Amino acid sequence: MTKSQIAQVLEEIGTLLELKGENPFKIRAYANAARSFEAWGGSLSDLQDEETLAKIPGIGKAIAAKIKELAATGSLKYVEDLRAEFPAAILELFSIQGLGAKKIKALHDQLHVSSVAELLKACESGRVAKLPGFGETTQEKLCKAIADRVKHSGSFQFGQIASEAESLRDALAAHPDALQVCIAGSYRRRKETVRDLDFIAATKKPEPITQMFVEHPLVESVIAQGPTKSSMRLRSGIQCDLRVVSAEEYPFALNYFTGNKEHNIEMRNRALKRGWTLNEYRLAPLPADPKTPKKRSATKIPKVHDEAELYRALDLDFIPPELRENCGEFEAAENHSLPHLIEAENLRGTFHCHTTASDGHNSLEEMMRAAQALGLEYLGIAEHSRSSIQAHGLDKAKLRAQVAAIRKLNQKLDGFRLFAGIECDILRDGSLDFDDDVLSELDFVVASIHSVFNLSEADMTRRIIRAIGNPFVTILAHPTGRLLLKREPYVVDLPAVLDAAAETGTWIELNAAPKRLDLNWRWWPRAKEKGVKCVINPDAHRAERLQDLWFGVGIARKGWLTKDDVMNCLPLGKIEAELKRKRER
DNA sequence: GCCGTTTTCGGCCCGACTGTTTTCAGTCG
Repeated sequence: MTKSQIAQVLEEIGTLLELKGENPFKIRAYANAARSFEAWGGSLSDLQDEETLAKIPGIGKAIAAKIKELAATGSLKYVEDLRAEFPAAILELFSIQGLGAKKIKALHDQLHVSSVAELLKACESGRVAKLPGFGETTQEKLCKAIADRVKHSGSFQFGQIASEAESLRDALAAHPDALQVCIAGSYRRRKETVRDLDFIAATKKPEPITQMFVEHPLVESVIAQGPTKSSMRLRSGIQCDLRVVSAEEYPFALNYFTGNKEHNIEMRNRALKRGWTLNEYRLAPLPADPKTPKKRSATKIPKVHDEAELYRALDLDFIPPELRENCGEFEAAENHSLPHLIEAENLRGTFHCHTTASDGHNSLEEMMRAAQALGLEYLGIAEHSRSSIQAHGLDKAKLRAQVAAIRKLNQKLDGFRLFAGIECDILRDGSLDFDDDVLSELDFVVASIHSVFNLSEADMTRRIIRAIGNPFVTILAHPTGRLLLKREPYVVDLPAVLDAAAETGTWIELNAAPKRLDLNWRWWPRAKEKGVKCVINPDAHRAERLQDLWFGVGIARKGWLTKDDVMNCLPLGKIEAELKRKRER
């Protein structure tokens, strides 16, 4: 069982306990454990050790034992018993907006509703409206929610919604009453997928700015609208919330709606330890509580005008939004050891781009000009190799023709350089699609897997390690093959691959295409620790997609990387030397 | 069920909005 599957089971236990009407704190404990376990960086071999498991925050003896049982046997008696108490389809009711455990339980107990289909029937016959706590409006809303369920249940790739999000932000910022505007939430944290957009606006006049927003042409429908908070559904299907606050409240709201839940809890706890209470509006003294008088503190509350001052008030360095996942950022901010994260301007070039020679849409010259327009100093072309027939992979002769074209172009260039490479398929057994004598004619080689995804973990790991053992391989591309929201990563022992990359000096790609963002940000701190270098590549198949590099930088920042960790932050002279050095190892 | 520099019991983040109530419960983030 994979980590995320185990986390899913823990999540499900929480949901089932909720349906049973169990102690809410017990329910929360399972939800916390699920999230915490999924974020945990340990390896699968640790799963048999309950002591190690119990050291994960939010996981104690009881849940550690359950994880161990799941990992060892692939099943868990506790959850089987819970499932047996309810019809299987009842869980799908949680995907209906407006339905939570309490209402689902009422529907189940009183109307015997245990699936979305049955709920629809019950609504249509008018029985739902007659239940206590329900009414005509609720019944109508449920009908609509069922109809919208398919369209609205999803997450969105960051790159899918980025331009829509930015144009809404621009519209808000342009409003004459807007003092400050930001998109907070997982968008600001640069998560690879987002479920909604959280806009925060500071203003003295909430009403006109809210009104303008709910009437924006990108908005399909208004879910809720109040004086400080409104929720909309955009035409693309994503939900977005607008919070309107005063200028004084803005840094607190921005912070509250940016951090993930665990980050925010830690912020609040740090405030509590200082005798303050922190919410989305302010830092305030703890209210008098006769039971715990000692909690009161005489410490004066510092003035906070921006987020940096809020962190300083809690004795922390400013934590960049991308790191606010409660993955060690508090410790580092306390010790002044937060990394100086990479910025988009640090990139000096990139590798792994395609042209019309294989499956790209622009010519070599067009790709080159686009790279120059972005201010880059070099661009590496890496077409598909002959085995990728679906992508018009190049044979030896076509590859040599392209290399010659690149060499010729380079003679005319000043201050910019094209590098000739290949995106060479890693075959089933870990051998490469071209012989060494062909690879040796190139400036660099990107090795990647495009077929046979269903090997066992051991075979897949052996396959990749063998491939990057070839000294001509410069870069391992999209190391897990995932397609966000579409295809799961193939199973591979990543720690072993990272060890091999460190050993051979192979760079690991951070593929910046929004559908991939692979290697996953959660692995980069581990890679860095092992001394593995990153290279951010757009895998661009059109000139304008070179700008996907921006998404890659966001993910690199989430992975705690600095410009020193990323090879394509090196200037032209140095990257040439590094490319040579790699193949001479 | 988890957690602990106030610690092994008694807490556990909390505010906004909606729809149902007639002062609040449920849901959501």
